[in-house]
Amino acid sequence: MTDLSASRRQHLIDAAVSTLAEDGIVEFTFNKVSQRADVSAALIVHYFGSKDALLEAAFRSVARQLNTYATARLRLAAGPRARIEALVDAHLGHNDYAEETARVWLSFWGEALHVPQLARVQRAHQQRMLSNLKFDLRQLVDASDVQPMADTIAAMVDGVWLRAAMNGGSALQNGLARDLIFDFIARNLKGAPPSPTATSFDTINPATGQVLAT
Amino acid sequence: MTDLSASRRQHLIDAAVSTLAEDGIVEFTFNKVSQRADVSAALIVHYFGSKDALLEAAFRSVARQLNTYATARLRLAAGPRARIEALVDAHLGHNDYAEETARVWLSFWGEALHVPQLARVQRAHQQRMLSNLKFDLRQLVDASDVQPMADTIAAMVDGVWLRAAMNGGSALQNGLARDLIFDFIARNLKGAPPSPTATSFDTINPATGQVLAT
DNA sequence: CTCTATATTGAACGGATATTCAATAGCGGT
DNA sequence: ACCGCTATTGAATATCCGTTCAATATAGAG
Repeated sequence: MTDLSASRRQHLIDAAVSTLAEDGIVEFTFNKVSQRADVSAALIVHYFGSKDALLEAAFRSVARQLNTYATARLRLAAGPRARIEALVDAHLGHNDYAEETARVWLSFWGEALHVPQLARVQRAHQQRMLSNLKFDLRQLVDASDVQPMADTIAAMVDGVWLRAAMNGGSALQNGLARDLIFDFIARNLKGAPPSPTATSFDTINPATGQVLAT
Repeated sequence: MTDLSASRRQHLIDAAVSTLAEDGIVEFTFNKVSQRADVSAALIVHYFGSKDALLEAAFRSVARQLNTYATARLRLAAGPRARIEALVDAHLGHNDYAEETARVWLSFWGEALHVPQLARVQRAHQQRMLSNLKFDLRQLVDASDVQPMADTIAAMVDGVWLRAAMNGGSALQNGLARDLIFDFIARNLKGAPPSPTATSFDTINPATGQVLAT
């Protein structure tokens, strides 16, 4: 695999990602990708062997790109709180390709349920995110809270991202969800009193709607 | 459209939904659906006219089913807080078909980005959910908070749901995300002091990790 | 029974798809 | 100039897809 072939491969992968974002997984076809890359369909087979292999390579490329971005932001952050903030911000996509990435990711999510090769990539990416979150959470919250909090934060990030894809990126602009995540962490810091639960939510004064002070 | 034809249509729709959940949108084909329904492929065309129409009918069926379930739970709830709780619980899928529904919904999400007919159904469903949330939120929080809070709650519900589909339903069992949503509402009740934001989160004492008292 | 409408099917068609293959072109090394 | 290797392609192939259509079965209306 020469230097030239590596850059050629990346060129084809980029065309595959664009096709996925624009046309979706159902119309993800050799003709579409090869037209966009200005090559013949046979060339893609020559480089990747099969359509599934191309799809997996495209998936890996997007995941790696996302991870590179997050890692770069992690390096700039000092302390566990700043690192979690960096992780969340990186995944909420304050970059130019956020919307395309979200659309592609949605395609992958749907198909990873049925293609084991894609499922493995998705699981690895999710584990890396969870592992990063847990590393810093361990320094902030009680040990028993680390795992469920990491799961919850990751779920919230995905939810915001999903809606951004569906609604054209507008959801990313209001930072309420971002603030919510950081609130969530702040209220569960080590040694902090338990936050009001759904049960106590039910018992507040219905007339004034006032929360009971802790 | 006789009674018999209506039940026949529903039978075909059910087969379509099962196929979607098991094989995914890429392998969603007349052959697969007709085999599962024990009819010929031509019959599906006779009833629905085209593959896209069948897909749309399946989408509508799942959305209607979900809405029926949520509505039933809404009727049992007294007061705005209980109604929001019922809405969230209904969508977090405490029914037997939750996992299949989540998988099907994920297929729809991916394809709705590229098929306008599906996008309309998805948007209508989302609007109904937001409208329900906002109706009750108006009685609980300040007017300016209603819209963003409804958006955020809906995003959180979708995120939990998405992860349930990816991880095989296990995420639905821990109720942390559910509690988080209700905490979130409780802390933003009318007249309550503003909750600590991400900014104030940055200014807390780094040594102790203690949140500043408001 | 007869007529008509509906339900249902198998076969056929045209087009698209992923993949294979033989062939050409170019280029670096010797 | 020759060789070997890679890049690249157009055409061929077999398969599968959505859809059409003519034909048959069925059942209810008159």
